[in-house]
Amino acid sequence: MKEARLTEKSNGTRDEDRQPKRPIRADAQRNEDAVLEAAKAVFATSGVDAPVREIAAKAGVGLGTLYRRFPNRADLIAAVFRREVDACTAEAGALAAEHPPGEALSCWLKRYADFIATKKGLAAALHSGDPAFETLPAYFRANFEPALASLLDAAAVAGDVRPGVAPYDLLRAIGNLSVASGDDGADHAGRMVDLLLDGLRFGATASAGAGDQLSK
Amino acid sequence: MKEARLTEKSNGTRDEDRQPKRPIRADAQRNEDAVLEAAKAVFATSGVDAPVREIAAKAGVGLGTLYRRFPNRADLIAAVFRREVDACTAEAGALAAEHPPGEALSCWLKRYADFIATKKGLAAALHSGDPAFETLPAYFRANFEPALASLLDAAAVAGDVRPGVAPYDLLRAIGNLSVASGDDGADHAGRMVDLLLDGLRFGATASAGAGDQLSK
DNA sequence: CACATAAATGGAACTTTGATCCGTTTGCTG
DNA sequence: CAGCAAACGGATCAAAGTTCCATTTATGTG
Repeated sequence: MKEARLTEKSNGTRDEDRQPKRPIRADAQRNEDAVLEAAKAVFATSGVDAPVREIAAKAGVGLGTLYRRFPNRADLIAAVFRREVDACTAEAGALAAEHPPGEALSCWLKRYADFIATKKGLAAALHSGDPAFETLPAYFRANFEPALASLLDAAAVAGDVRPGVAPYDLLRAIGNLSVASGDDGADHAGRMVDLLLDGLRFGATASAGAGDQLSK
Repeated sequence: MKEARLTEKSNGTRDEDRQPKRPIRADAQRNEDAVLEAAKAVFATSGVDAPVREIAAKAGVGLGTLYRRFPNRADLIAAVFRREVDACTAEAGALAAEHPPGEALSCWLKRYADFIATKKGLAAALHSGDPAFETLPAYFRANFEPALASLLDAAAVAGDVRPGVAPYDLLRAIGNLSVASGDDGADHAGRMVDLLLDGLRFGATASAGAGDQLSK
């Protein structure tokens, strides 16, 4: 009995893509969604150290249900993180479809800055060495880099921003800006990101190159 | 009875400078030292989340004794931090007395980099909003800046390093270098700090100025 | 030196919270 | 509809933070 749970645990929290025998029960899926939703809300309110009981209660499920799917807190945090990454990258496509390239880019970068800003407590957990977090940086990059690349290319082609900016540099730069100096962080980060966006627009019609100063 | 403890608690952890009636008992001082020493060791081994019981046991005191002086974990962490800041700054004077200025400076900067490197877990706690940590940044700067300034001035006067380098800029630069990229951090940080030191030596006999590039 | 007293002590006990276990319920399939 | 494995929930255990207080002890005094 124990072995069954252990082997099942080894796949992290990506249960959506395997139906070898039973295709995953509907109520189980429903509860998993409820838990993730509740966890997101509770983490935002009380931080990632909030009691698991609180999350289970808010989701309307029992403790056992929660622990069945997320054997420990780190798994739950990681799952919420992935879900938020997904939500944020999904918006890139939506924005691209509804706005002109330059506007879509700047909207999404602000959305991304917000995403980072809510990850204060999580950033600490990320470096805790917990194995559940090991794959998160790769997941982060694998999702955000293409999303931004597509927006960036479109905006560059449209002449809204300079070409030659490496998506990952921009992601890191905004990430650092949005995290640094936790005191007046909110305003400060906002101003710095605006500045960065203006910088992107600056060389739009003029010469290319010099985009690597963002990586410093 | 309760009130007495509460009012006493309000002064944080600076008990050394008040003897209104009884001058602080010797055994109490001894125990406080033992606790701080044990806490430093345990924090280094098991991180700042190590059980309080473990620290009390290592210090050879009861839980009550520990909690009497440090009402919660944050107070204890802050006290250990201050003590380590004191130890590090104290070494600046010692090094200055025993080595030529340039050597004293580079030795101490490496010592400082080590200090920072052991503060990985603490850095996260620093931004937790706990009131016990509020005064730490000021304490940090108030102690390190003069210590470094004195070493830096002496080295500049001796012609070992360029003049015009702001102590705080250097502290921040090394701090950032020693914290960034938690993967291969140890080696990477070491190399970067060496680089920075070479940079300091570069303009020693040549022209001054340009020292502000460190603040970027 | 013996005494009085307030400070200091230690650890039992209480609380909170993470994690496990298992009897019961429920959705799925044939 | 019947059988079964999956899913459920919450009682329960365990670990860790925090409080409390009866007892001990250092310190100043007569």
